[in-house]
Amino acid sequence: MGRPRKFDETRALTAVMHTFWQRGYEATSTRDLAESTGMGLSSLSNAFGDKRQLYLRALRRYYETNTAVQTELLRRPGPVKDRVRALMTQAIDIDLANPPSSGCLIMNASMEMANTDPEVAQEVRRHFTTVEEAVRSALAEGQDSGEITRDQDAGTLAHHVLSAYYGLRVLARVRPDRTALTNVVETLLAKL
Amino acid sequence: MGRPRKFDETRALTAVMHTFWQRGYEATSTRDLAESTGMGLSSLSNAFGDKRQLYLRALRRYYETNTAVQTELLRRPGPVKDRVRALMTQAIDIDLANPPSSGCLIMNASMEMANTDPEVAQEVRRHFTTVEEAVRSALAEGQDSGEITRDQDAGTLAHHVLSAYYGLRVLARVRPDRTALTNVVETLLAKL
DNA sequence: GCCGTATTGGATCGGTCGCGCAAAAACTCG
DNA sequence: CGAGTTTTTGCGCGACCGATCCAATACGGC
Repeated sequence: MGRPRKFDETRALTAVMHTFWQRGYEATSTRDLAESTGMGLSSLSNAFGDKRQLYLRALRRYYETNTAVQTELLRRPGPVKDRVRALMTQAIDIDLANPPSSGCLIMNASMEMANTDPEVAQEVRRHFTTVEEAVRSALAEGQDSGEITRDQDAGTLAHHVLSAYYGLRVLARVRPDRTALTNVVETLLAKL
Repeated sequence: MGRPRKFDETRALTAVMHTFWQRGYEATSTRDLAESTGMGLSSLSNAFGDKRQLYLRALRRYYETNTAVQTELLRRPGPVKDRVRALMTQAIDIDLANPPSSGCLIMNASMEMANTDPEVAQEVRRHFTTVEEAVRSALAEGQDSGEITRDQDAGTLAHHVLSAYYGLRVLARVRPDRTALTNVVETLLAKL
């Protein structure tokens, strides 16, 4: 009962996500969010709470979409190195898209908010942990099949791959040179 | 001539740098800057210009201090791997300091501002280019002396090291686990 | 000792911020 | 059709934002 909602909750949260993604938390006003969703200010706060709650919901929406894609790439069948390469290449494609994207929302959140907002920090950690576990699992599988070196255990190797992965995305923001970024990926894979 | 300044320009800019470093650009108000420098709002804008100019000055101050330390570590005498390790270890020490620091100001700037402010983007690129060249130069020296593999040329290898370096600093923000971070460093060095 | 000059502290400007209130609107159920 | 419930709409509140203005101040040069 009650007046029916005019908006789709998932679509609204997706719009909110993209706005926060593009501008960051502080630079986004509640009026920006109202405009990008097509909703009124009161409808937004009535449905989702205040600005900070909206941000947390946007992070969770990102988790359900983009983070899920990353882990899915790592679980596909086929050679493990191809999966890691797919993860890296997909990130390069996103970071070098036209018009230029704003990188990884979670990385942005970790820089802007994670050291001042414990709930954001926890949400950020959740993403990183999920990706880390997917990488570790894939590498362990590769070690079993002999594709991946056993010089280090899968956990250590996963940290190594993750640092290259996130470093790659930092570099992509600063110097969008696809050739150089691809070289980084191949250099990493050659040493696994 | 005129009334003498009560503040030291370098000290003021250092205070401004630390405030922006800790809170980011958008979350820092001009009144925050006035408080952290001990100056009045008028004195700040009279001496340095508006908030954005202050931010750019803070980035340049960071370049003269922190970035300079990084390149200096890479130019020291001794084994090249020890220099790279020193660079990485110093970053870990900073990122895991108590009270927890806010990582690398330039990385923060690249996430928050570099895609909307061309001047900030240029300043950010300047830092990255400087560090990259210092790493490349050190690795080339190591290749000459036989310390470093010649599987790839020094430029490609430098990108590889840089991605691990910045990825390390991303991970340090999210999971301040010194053992894991140190393992990443050693895993990288072992493959050079 | 007075004048020109640069800096200082304090007040204040118009604008925007996040958030909330009150009334109209649109549905379900009795 | 009317009562109850939820969302929408429009407006406005107090606070804070970045930036500027202005008078008071403190120096060097004459």
